[in-house]
Amino acid sequence: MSPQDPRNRPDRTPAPRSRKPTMADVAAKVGVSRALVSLVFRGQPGASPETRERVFEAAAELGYRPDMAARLLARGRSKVLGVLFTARNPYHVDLVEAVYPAAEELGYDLVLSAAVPTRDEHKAIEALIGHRSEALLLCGPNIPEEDITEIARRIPTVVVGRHLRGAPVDVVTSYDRPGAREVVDYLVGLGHEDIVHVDGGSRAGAPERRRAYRDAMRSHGLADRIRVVPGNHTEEGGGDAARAMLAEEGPLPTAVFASNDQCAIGLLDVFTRAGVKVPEQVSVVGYDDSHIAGLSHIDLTTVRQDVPRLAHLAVQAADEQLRGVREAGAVLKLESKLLIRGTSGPPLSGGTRRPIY
Amino acid sequence: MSPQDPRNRPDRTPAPRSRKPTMADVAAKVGVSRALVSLVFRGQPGASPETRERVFEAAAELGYRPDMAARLLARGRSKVLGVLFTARNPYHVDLVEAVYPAAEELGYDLVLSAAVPTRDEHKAIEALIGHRSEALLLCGPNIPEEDITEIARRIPTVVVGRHLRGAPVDVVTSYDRPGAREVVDYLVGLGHEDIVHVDGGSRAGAPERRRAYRDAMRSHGLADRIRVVPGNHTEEGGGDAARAMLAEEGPLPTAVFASNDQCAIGLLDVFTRAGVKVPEQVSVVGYDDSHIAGLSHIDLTTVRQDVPRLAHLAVQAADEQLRGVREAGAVLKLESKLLIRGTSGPPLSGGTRRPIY
DNA sequence: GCGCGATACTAGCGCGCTCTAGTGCGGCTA
DNA sequence: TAGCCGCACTAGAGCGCGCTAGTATCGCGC
Repeated sequence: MSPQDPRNRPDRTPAPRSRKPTMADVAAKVGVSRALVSLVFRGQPGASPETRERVFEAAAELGYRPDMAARLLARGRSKVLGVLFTARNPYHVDLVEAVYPAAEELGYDLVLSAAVPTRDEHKAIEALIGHRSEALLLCGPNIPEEDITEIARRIPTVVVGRHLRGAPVDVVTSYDRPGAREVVDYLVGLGHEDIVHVDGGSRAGAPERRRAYRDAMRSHGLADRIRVVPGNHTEEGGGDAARAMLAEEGPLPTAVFASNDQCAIGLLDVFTRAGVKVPEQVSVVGYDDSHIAGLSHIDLTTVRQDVPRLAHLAVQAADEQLRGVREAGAVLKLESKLLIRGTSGPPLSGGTRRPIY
Repeated sequence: MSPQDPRNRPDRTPAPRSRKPTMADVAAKVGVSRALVSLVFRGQPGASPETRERVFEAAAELGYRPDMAARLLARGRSKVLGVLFTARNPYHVDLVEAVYPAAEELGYDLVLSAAVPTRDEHKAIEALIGHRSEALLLCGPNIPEEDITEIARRIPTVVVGRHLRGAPVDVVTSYDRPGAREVVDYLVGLGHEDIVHVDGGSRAGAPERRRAYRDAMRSHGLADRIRVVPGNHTEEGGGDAARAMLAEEGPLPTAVFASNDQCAIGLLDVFTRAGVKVPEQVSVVGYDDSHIAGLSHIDLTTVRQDVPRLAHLAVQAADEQLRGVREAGAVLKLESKLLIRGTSGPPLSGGTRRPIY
């Protein structure tokens, strides 16, 4: 936090509003010690059933809630996991949804911090650490690997959906190779040969998907058709890539495999606005199966990742690091599978020509 | 928090990982008192420039970060706003994005808590309070008004996007009447008369939109055409409503005005899957202009709310309550406006018949 | 020489909670 | 009666920090 942070203005004393009740208030009301109230609220043995009852009653009457900040401070463990995600990314939102139950199961509380355009990942991560997260779950972080290494040296870290070799973190992700392979197999099986990959630059998971696409193309004897158009993991990135393809000489590819769903949706957007028929003229395939991909107006063929299991493994990995049962560095990979929907189909026989528009 | 909460398991001592450095460590390293380090980190006067420099240096070397929990505890004010949102609702996500910069401007930190299917709003709110939020920003909360009243008596609360008369909260929302009115005016202007409203039940904002729809229809002399189909603010709700309409005897309405975008998207989904052409056979209009509404594959006609201003006003309202400059109870309303996109158009002359499918 | 006000710093309490190391007491056995 | 055990409960330290009320040192004017 910088010194000129407005949070540091020494303005104190908000509206009185009858100070929040504390454990001491409850204890006084019941006529016992604070420690006993603490016991009761933690569900630990050592209090008689009657006392327990009276404590809960008094607490309810006063509207008492345990104060997390104090609890975190006092307790060695905070049992809080910090989750970084990108608000705009629907796949991240799916992940967050799935992390809640997984965390609850292992007794962790969650603090969320969103990376948004006006607030980069570094800031978001600092906020998480500041709020006493014991461990970090980073959903597809885009900051450089060195930075992640730096962070992971301070706090146990689990990265979801991005491959990292060097950093001392656990990695939970899907196998990109079989996923991308399946996409290419499927498209080739439909008769496509001009299969372009719109990549995600250096975004989380993008390099692996790009590599997997290349490998798959090669293994189909389509090495000379390999073509990667730069993009990124946003609608804009996909849109730009689509515009770039439309602006080129020569026919459009018959199929485009995007690095994630948002990118694919950007492609769809620009293609359909330009009058290109999907899937008749161009098949579009995404990656992630975020919840909007399944909406019929989008109806995107994509690669589904097992989000609930991903979330579960991530929380578990964090727990294991925290319990010290092993060093960081585990790499957990899950199967993913192609989900065929409406944006893909066989190529037009006779090849496609870019429409005049 | 319930006593059997697994968080209460008394497992302590996570992996050692060289205890997080504290202010005392920094102070020791520099050879000054803790208090001085505190001063420096809060950017307060009272330390010489050289000392300041040395403190920051030592802190950087040690990887020291101020501990929020302790800071919150020690400081009278936490300057933390708790934000409740529904992870699945893209409009809420837009709001959260917009709240970050607004909060930062006034020096507030944000703690997010998502309501997800496995974790209801009560739980999410308790978590926010537990994490020492000074005030709550509730995005379209669905819990009963009494519960909100109860909460608002404990902690300053601002409700975004839902009208509440009785609760001691500030309300920030858009005028629903002119928005809905504009929708109906527009549809009537295109020649529609059979305009159905798929409502959001008792969801945030839904009753007002329903009422506004009714009023607008009446003022167009279409009182006898008023028809409200029950729905809710999810894709499923919209889908169910669409299925219900398709299953009925008689022609489909020529236009459907949904209570929010997600509901509208559910409608689109089911209609298009059933072969109903949008907008040729049915025009569909949503509400919110969440970011996915603008995607060309959805391209939904909808009512845009001024999200950045909404967010700004909400944070400001919370700040005012906290500073005690006024009692809770303010109602702030913003203009909203119709955004015409591709899912709406004139009705087919000669009326529509439901397709056989 | 003295008081005086800055400036640069420190001591130490308290925030609300958890947890260790107790105390007191009733009932049991020997 | 003494000795012991276990249950119900308490005292008090300490988590990392903010903040009030200081102290020490300097330069300055008179």
